[in-house]
Amino acid sequence: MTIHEVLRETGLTRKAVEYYIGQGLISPDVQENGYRRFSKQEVLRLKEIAAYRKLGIGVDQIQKILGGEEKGIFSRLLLRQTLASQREKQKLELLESLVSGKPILELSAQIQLMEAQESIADRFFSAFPGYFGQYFALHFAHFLQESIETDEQAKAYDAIVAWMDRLPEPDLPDDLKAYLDEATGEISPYQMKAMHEAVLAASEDPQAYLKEHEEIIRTYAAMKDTDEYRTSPAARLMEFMKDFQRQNGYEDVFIPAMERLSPAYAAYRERLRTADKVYERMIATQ
Amino acid sequence: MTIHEVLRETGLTRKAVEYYIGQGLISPDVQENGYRRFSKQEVLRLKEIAAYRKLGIGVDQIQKILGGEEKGIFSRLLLRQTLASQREKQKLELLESLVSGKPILELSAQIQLMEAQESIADRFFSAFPGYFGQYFALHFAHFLQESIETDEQAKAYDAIVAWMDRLPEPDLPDDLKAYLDEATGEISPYQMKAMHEAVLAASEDPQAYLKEHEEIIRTYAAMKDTDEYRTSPAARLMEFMKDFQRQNGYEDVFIPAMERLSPAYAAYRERLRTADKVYERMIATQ
DNA sequence: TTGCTCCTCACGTCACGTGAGGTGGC
DNA sequence: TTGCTCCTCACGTCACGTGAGGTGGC
Repeated sequence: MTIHEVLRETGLTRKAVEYYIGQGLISPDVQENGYRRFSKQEVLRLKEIAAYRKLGIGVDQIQKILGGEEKGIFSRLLLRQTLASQREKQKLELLESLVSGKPILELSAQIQLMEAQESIADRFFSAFPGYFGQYFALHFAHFLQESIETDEQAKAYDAIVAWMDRLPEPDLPDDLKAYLDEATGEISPYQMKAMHEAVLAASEDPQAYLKEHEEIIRTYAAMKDTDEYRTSPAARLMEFMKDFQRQNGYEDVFIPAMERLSPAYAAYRERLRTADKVYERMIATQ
Repeated sequence: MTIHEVLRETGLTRKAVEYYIGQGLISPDVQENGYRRFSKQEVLRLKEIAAYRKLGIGVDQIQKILGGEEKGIFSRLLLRQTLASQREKQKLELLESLVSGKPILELSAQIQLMEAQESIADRFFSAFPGYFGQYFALHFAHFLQESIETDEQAKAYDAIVAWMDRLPEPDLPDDLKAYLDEATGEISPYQMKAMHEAVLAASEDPQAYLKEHEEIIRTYAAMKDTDEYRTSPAARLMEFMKDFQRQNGYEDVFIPAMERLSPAYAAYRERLRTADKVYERMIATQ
């Protein structure tokens, strides 16, 4: 097929196609006269590329998708976009204030908070691998809805950013990395949201939550106690992440800073402590 | 003030500040030794620039805002962003389908529709001046929520795009242009939305609508009948736009294509015709 | 002299768009 | 020969980021 036909079939421009060739997404044969000849598969591929691009997916991501490399790529994109879309909504609200005559400098506190949300979510995504990054990003975004007002909050935010900047890349063993990638692909963003909301609900009223889910929780606790679990990749992954967090001051630096930044988060942590006690009591009374 | 202090106060980077200087947003004095000296006003300006940038406003727009040039700039941005945000939501839904395993090529029809919405809204924004562009963009976006399924719809869409591409720039006289800019600044996006929704509601049940607003409508009709109105810029603007539409086949090419593209729009036009008759009857029975 | 601040290029980014200048096909 | 298709550079976009190489201040 000549390029002219390809353009008509795909709706792409010549330059776009040439760009994809340059990036190695397709590599059509070149004839004697220098003309490119496109196969049917390549046209199909171009149609896919065009569709992905229109959804806002970057060319490097598309390359991975077409290569079938990564499993959880759509979930990751979806979660990222969901958070981005939340921030867009906030921007709309701020634009509305501008329309109604508010001076821009009076919106600084809210704008700063938006920035904070974005950079913290981004950092979690890149700092923590697989679904950990996604879960943390989602979880902490939830507590970053209030604005940064006081000086102490501003300092806490700076501390968080500094902490995240210092975070090294976790050096996961290859087998755990493969396991994590696999597992991440299988967790949908809904499940992720559901997990996040379940944790929130549990912290709100631990007694009720534990009672309602007592059976599952007991089964889960028992499962965690088996040798089979302890040698499973799931358990080793958990251990690895706990170590990683401990070594990098997650509990000692990051969490306290979050508590200073967000009263809502501080309250949540307080509730968690109570919940832990309730849980311990429940597990103790077999 | 030296640049170092400026960076600390504004949170900007050196390169960002240099870029704004290059674009002429600020022009700090340059001392003998080549160092730049920033005044307090310039620092304030930089803070404003930083805030606007974080809301996603482009540097050229900021230039206009700081120059106090245009009135309706925030409303226009808000409307544009509102439409963009609607499309982002649709993209999220499509990403969800991908996560649940749907092949990308099965989403083509919906993706095409999104593209159609975007390009049609964009074209209205740039083709029709002031609030006309905004109103049309909003109005037609509403009817572009169904997907492009049939071949006839695809052709209708092509016809619309071709029509808009052929549209010349309306050559508004200077005084009308000034009037329009002024008026556009005074119409908030809420009012625009309210207008749009009022028109929809009126078309749904013209009898009820006309009855409920009979007084206002009669007053308005009477007002339109005065000499004072007929020589007003508002009336001349209306006349100009009607002429412009007539000369460019708005009713003969664009509207029929919209009716073929969107069954919802076709139904709306049908209701409008009924509403017109009801209106004529009401006005006739003084 | 040393370490720090500041300056001005030059080049890169991302996904193409816009030509220019030249060749091949019919 | 003519008009059309196709090719490969080269440069532009937007809002900066990343150095390199050099000077000024204390």
